[in-house]
Amino acid sequence: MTKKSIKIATWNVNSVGQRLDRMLAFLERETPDFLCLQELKGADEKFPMEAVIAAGYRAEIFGQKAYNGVAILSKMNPVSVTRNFGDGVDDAAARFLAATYEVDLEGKPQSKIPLTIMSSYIPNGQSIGSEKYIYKLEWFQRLRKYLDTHHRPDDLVALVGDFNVAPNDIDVYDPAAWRDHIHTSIKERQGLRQVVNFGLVDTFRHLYPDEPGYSWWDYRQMSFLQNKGLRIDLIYATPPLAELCREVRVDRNERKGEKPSDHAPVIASFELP
DNA sequence: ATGGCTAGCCCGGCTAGA
Repeated sequence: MTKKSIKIATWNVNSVGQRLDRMLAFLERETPDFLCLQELKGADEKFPMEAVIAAGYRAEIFGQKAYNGVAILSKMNPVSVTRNFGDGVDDAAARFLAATYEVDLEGKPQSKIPLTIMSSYIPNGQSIGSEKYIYKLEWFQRLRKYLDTHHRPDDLVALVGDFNVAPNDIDVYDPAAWRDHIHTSIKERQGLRQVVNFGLVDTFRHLYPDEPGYSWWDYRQMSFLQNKGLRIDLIYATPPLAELCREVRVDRNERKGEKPSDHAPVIASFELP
């Protein structure tokens, strides 16, 4: 299909079943070209595929009973789909889904360009030094290796999702209170940086150097009302894609009202040449 | 400092999230 612009959204829905009405309204309101979901919290058969299809979308899904689970919704058909890293590590957690689509560039009808979308749910890590923390750090290394193995920095790649790391102190509402805390620790930030050093641009931070851009607020303590948030839901793009990015916004309204996820969607818009 | 909300699982009190 020939398009002038592409909209990519990411949203940790904290159970796709609990968030179905919100998600369908979001699709209708925003009509993203790609909506990457994290924390489906259900096996594949629990995914609301019929409702998604009725909304005019198709979904590549990677579910898991009770925990994790990622998906990519789009109106386009992918030419290839990958679940997990395929790196031989014994890890059944459904946290990584990549799909490659072919996009026609405006004015060049013969040239179909592959665009890869990756929906990622980075491990939480629980607490510094825990087994889950080690797993989280290893997961970053595996993600970097996956990128090195399958892609080049001059490919069109969007790596999006819930990274469970606030990259810098500006991404944290109270950096002093969060110092050396899970989500801000030096090793986590180094792990994320190793992934970014593949050749990725943090599209939000690139466009808005000084805005907090929080995307998650704790359900407890009325954190959202006090704007006690973290920016952990990120849209990374390789340089040739990032240079097309015109806007990134956090849909804070999705954190309001009845039964919100604790994460708000993040939406990036790209203008094709 | 701790627990504070929410969701899944399977039916009440765990685990997990961030």
